[in-house]
Amino acid sequence: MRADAKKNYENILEVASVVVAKHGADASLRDIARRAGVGLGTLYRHFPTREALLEALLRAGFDELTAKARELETASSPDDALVSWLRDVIACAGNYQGVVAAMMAAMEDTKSALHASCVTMRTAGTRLLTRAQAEGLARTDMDGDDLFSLAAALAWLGDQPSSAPRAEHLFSIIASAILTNRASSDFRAQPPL
Amino acid sequence: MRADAKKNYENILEVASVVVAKHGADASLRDIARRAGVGLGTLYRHFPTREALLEALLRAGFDELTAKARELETASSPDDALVSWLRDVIACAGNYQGVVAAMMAAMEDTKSALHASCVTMRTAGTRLLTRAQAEGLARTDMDGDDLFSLAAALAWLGDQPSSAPRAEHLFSIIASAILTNRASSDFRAQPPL
DNA sequence: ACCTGAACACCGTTCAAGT
DNA sequence: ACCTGAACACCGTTCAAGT
Repeated sequence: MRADAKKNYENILEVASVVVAKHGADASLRDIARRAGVGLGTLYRHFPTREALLEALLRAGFDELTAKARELETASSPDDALVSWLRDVIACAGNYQGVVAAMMAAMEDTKSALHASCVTMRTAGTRLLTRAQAEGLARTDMDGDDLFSLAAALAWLGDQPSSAPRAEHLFSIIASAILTNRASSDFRAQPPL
Repeated sequence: MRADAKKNYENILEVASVVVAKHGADASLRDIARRAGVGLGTLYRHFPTREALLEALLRAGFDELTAKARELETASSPDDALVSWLRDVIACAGNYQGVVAAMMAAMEDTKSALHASCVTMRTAGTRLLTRAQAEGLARTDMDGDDLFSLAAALAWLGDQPSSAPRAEHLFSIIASAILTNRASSDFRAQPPL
């Protein structure tokens, strides 16, 4: 990649991060190009689709989540690992409002730039779920797809102004449905002293 | 209302029902006006905001749900009533994809044309929840807002192609978190023979 | 009273023309 | 190789002009 092209690429990404954080995943691409000081065609050259841009924005977070899943698989008890990872996935998707809808759409669209990342995410979650199920710590009538859907639903609730303030509580309710033999209060972000 | 105005009103509503059912709550208002054979200003006159149009589309279903809640309060056991009503609320919101996001936004916006309907809905749900809680059939660490949020999340999952096929199962998972002392299999749409 | 549609300020997407 | 921005076909919203 030529030096000027690389600079444009990184500039667009940086501006997009700010704009998408403020206006959500449906932010105007024109606006991003304008603020980045590049032509609209340049944005499209580097990011042929909106999903490609979102994927670039989310990549770092996704990589972290994948690493964290691997780490948790050996470092924590199966149920703590699952809950902790789930919370992080939801927090990651919550960085940019509206992105969770794009992720759900990408699950069904093999050609989406977000598809691979989402499948990787689901696979990592499935492993943590299976491990918890094997030890009788998670309900056995659900699979990785269900887990991914529930995580997405919680991320979506975090995007909605009317439910965002209760996001933690809603998380604990759903977590208590996934995990077995655990009190709902076990899933609070700050555990009681 | 003049006869011609009334005819326009009803015509718009009928066309909107078809278009919104097919293209979701973000369907083009221009398109609806065009198909209804009226000027764009006429649509805006009758429905000053998109929410006003959605409210008109949903009113019948909302009224049914309110009536059903009242009926269930005397006709069914508290837990069956709650689960049955919840399923109907979700089905109602699922008639037009994307409408659940508008409903969530309306909860926070007193001036929204959907606000009153949503509050009514939440109140009806709260009564059914409280009744179940009083008999020890529903978890006591949640309120009507939580119930509304969980119902909205399930409706949203029903809108997503990747989770829609598992909507029933996801419903049973969340229902099992709300109700106490009930097996998840109790919440299937078609009970086992 | 009610209706119409042009006008305005925006989009996403493509692509010929430039360097 | 890469960039630009005009061009096209759409939006939502408003409002002067018509009947």
